[in-house]
Amino acid sequence: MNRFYLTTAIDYVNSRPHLGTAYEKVTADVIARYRRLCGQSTRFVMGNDEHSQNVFQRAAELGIEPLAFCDRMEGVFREVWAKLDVSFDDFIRTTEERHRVAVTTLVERIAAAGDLYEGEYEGWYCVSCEAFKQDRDLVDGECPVHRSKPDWLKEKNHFFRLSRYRDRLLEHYAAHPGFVQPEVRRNEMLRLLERGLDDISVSRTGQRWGIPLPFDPSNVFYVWFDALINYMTAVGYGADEEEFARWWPADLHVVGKDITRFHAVVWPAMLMSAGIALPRRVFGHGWVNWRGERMSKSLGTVVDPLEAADRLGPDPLRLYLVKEIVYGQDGDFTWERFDERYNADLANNLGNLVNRVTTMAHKYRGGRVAPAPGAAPRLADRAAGVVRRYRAALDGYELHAGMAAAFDLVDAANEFITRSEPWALAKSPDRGAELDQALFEMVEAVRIAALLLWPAMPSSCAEIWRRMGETRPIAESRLDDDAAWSNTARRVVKGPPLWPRLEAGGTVGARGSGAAEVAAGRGTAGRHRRSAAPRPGRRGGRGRRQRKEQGRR
RNA sequence: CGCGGGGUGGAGCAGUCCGGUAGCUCGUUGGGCUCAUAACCCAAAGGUCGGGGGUUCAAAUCCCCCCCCCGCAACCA
Repeated sequence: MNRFYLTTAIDYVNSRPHLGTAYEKVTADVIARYRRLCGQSTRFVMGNDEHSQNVFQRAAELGIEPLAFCDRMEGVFREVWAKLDVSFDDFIRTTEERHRVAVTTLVERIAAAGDLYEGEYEGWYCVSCEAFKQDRDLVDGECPVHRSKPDWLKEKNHFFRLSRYRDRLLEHYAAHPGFVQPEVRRNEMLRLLERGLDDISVSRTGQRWGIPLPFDPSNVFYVWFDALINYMTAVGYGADEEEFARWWPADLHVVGKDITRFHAVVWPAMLMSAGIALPRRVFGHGWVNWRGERMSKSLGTVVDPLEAADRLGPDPLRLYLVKEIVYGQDGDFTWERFDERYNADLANNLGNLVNRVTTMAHKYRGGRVAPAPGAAPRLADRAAGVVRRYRAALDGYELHAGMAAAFDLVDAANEFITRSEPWALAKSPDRGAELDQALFEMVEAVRIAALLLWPAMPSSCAEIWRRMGETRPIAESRLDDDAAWSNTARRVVKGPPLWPRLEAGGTVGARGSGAAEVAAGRGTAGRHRRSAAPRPGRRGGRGRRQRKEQGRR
């Protein structure tokens, strides 16, 4: 089965994407790009979830049609994903006709299986959660999530017999240990299943913003029920059976840890009911925190991914998200740490390495590098070991470990240069062959490292690839062939430093104030907060130190 | 007993599932090198792996108890 279909969660459009949203897309993009490097025909789908009451209300506040609002937000999301180089193949919107077709088709099968029934539902309904609340869930009569009084609703609802699938789900979990990853999420789901499942309401009465039930057009589908189906819509369900057969089941759903249950319990039950194959894996990633705490709009600690990308470039941001956060666990983001990683990994290590290698190749050999006849490469084994560890890590969704492995090759190349001392070889006319071999090996190591890091840093690695004398597009490479040690002579290309080092005190080019500061600048919540980041135009070394001190407490 | 995550050299983190020399980055100290973005390389100092008990030839890792921090829990992936 040489194809790979992966998705991310589709996003509510009532607010702009923040760093956490971007995290999910970037990590999924790394997986997608890796799969392509492995030679798998890959389909990577993401999109927007538009049938939310919040969206409807937001549009009403702005005095525009909901669809017009969604159109606008599509542009906002697409701009961010383009900036971050997220290479999705399809972008789905749940208001599209193709989605209505898919939802309708699937629901008819679920109904035919006898898993939908009509019932009265009466209870507290929180509009913001889009969910009914049990009494035990309320705190002082309020929704604990939104601190607002839910409405008492009594409505005719259509229910899905989720309870019927508990045992089959448990069997599926037992038979497919890797169905939910990481382990901690799987355990949560198992506990949930062991407690037992209630049937769930899948429709809403008296709303017009949504997909109407085919057999009861006065109702629309509950936004969650409709949203999950997008994964099938995107590969032609209900419209193009050939396409659907080609891509379904999905190999991977990348979702946030909070919505794992929808994907690992509700969604597979829906598919079981309809007699459709289940996705092979659900990965519930963690949160990107700000200084150890959850990003919060009112505290002004929501980081704007565009601002983060503008600061040092999209690739450094992508690398940070993938390498510094253990995939599956929560991680942390701060500007200080972002800068630190930039200097350590990119300016000092990889960037400097590219620079010294290309400079030496030109200084000593006019840019042409070729292995010495009969020489045994000293870095080849190390490179092969790195590639092996890299692949094992990425195959197991240990993205952070894969990137760390790639950087081991960068380290190896830097060590190799010190040991082989090309500058000394260049002074001895009789050691030309040794110099040839040393230069070639460092170029080759950098070339392979660039390939391995390409999923995380696509545009930078394409440039390194080019500088190492490759003329083929890096995106068309295959790990099997191109990550292997080669003995091909090349012409190395010089260029300006890829990542200029940040000097202490934090005055890099376009360094702006943090998103946090911008957001906190207005409103009462900003009163006792920061002023932490250096203001644009303010000089020198105070900024970072200041931030550091005020940041704690 | 609401559920869950975490406590590892000065700082930030891996490692814990599948026990066996505690690894990485930053910082500090000393040395080397000069191809390079004052970068790079080598070495050193610094750890009772939150505390206590248990299992074991052997525990950061497995079992039990306790302490502390955080999230779920306005908004927020």
